[in-house]
Amino acid sequence: MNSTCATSVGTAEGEARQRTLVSLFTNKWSALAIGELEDGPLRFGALQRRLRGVSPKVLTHTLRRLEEFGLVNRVVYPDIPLRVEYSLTEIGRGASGLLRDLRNWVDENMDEMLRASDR
Amino acid sequence: MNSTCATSVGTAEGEARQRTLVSLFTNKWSALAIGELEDGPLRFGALQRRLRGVSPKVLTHTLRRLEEFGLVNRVVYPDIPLRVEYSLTEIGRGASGLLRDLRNWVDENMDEMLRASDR
DNA sequence: CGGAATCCCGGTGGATACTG
DNA sequence: CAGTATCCACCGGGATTCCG
Repeated sequence: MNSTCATSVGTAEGEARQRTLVSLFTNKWSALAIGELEDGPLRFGALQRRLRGVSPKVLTHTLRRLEEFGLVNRVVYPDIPLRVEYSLTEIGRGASGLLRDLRNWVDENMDEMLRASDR
Repeated sequence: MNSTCATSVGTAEGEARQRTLVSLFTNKWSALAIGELEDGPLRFGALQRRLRGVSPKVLTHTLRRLEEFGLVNRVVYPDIPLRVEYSLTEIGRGASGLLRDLRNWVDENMDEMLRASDR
């Protein structure tokens, strides 16, 4: 069923890679960081302030991972003091749209799901 | 915690609840289990066989969680030996559609993302 | 057969202090 | 300011065994 390309959603490694990629924005902060960047570039500090509760280590790791897979750009301005700006790439914007869909769906069905979990 | 609908991605508890709900199908097996149930009800054993590599404990936990939030039905037939069937609820089918979108998007952009991560 | 109980491990995420 | 370096807590997940 697989071979040449896309819909390789049946194979073992295919699943694994999908999980890897999907886990890119399911690890607590990635999706939120992408969301924050939707309106434009942000500096590290600004990002950290908006995502209240994230430690520098984790935020760094999150952003580096997103950068690694081409979802965000990281630009360093050698100013004093240092300035680093993060922004969405083209594909990152695509992901952000998808994440918005996810959030919207959750929003719409949140009540029903929480009601179910309450019983 | 009002939430002006869709883009209520700014509040603290809103984020938390969304994460909770989103994490429902991002924890490695939930999405795959839902995917397997798309074609119809399955027994515990069948499900475990299809999702090769999942331990009974984890599968149980996964299914219970999905059931708790109203995404799957769990029906026990008091046969001997015991028989338990899992199936998607209405809202679970909605989730499965969403997950398919996610998988499709990842499929389409997988190459580009992996290429980026390769440099 | 469908789990529950137990033990274990690795990774993610967090707090804090420190550096270029 | 933008991180790095530690250290640590907490699950998710896995393997195995036992129970109704």
